[in-house]
Amino acid sequence: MYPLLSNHIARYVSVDEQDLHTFCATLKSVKLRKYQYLLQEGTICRHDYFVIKGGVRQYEVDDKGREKVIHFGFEDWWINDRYSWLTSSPSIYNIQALEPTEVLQIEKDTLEQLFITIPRLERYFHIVLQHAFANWQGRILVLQKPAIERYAHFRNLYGHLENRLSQQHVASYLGITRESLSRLRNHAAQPEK
Amino acid sequence: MYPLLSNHIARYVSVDEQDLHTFCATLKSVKLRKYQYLLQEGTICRHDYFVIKGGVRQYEVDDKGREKVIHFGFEDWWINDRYSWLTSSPSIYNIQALEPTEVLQIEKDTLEQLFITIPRLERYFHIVLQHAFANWQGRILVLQKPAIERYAHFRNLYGHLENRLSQQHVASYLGITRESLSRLRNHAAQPEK
DNA sequence: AAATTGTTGTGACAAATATCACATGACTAT
DNA sequence: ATAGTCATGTGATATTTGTCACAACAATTT
Repeated sequence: MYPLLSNHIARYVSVDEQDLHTFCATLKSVKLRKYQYLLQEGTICRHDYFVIKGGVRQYEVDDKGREKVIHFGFEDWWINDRYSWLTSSPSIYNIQALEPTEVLQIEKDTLEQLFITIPRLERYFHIVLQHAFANWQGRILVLQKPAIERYAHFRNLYGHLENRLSQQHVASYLGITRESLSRLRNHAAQPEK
Repeated sequence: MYPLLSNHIARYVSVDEQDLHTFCATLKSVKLRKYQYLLQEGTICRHDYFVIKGGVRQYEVDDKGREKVIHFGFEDWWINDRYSWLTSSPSIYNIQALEPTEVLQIEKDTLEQLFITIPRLERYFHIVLQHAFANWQGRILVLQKPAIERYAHFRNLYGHLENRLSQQHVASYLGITRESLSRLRNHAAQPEK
């Protein structure tokens, strides 16, 4: 049942067949067409989502109507708005499918109930969050460097996803405009000087 | 024993006297003079640190010798390099005391042993990490905005710490130079136009 | 195929921020 | 008190990145 997720769990902890089954039984599969939303701003984020197939982007729309992409989610990634989830306050983010996408969702309260009876499950989520945290810690550092280095870093980590993303979205993720990214890509090729 | 930490724990979970005692017995208090290090680059980060008194900054020194502050730690904060901790690889960060500082440190292996016998303890660390994660998620967004908004956001969250920090460190945390921060502070006062 | 829509490239110019140089002021340690 | 160090303010200028306008191209729909 849900081999992608089961493997992901097995990568970090060992859980009984039994407990794994209990956990999987609480998951709900959700399918999205391109451009549909997993989360819309103003909504409280009550679920954590595991992407099985496809991809999503998480972004804020600022006061000037510009979209700021802060994160992507592809196969094997958990994604949600942790602040809204923690505080039950309306999210400022949208999480939108970039392509036909399937995710497994679990509700916060359900998950926390499970943690009590299956501590190994909390171990798993804790480890996953630690990895995510380490990633974000790295991103803070990268965002303090010039755009060209940010792009190089992005390609190192996510180069394999580049053909599934539009340049606009990559640019926004890097914190620059699409025009700047376009120039960066073309000038980096022939530094002509 | 360690009232600041005990209160912090009680804020999120309820733990037996007994278990709390077991946990506290594994902690070691470390005192630092100003400028001493909790972690130096090249070292593996094997501990998590809880600041009891004083403050520290976490920063990287880039190839041009410039310091990039990515995080602070003051009373009531856990701090470490999560990437180095997770992967047992040498850290690229330094964590340095900004003033006379006292922290409680716990070793990774010890902590993970305790998680097995005291699942509530893992609950606590998991929750603390979720809050930290939510914070960092927010920081990514802020780092995509103009410097003046980043500074405003910083003052909202950490205004009460501003007199304990040098402007250089604040500037670096915001991802700008000390000169730019200085101008920002002075121009924001009288927008003269 | 034509029309529509969305994405990307590029030029001219503007704005934000960095760099460098130096002055001032604050703090520390003799 | 006197150096000596360190943090901060400020001007002149350079660099990076954004903004706006428009063209080229691709994908999608009719």
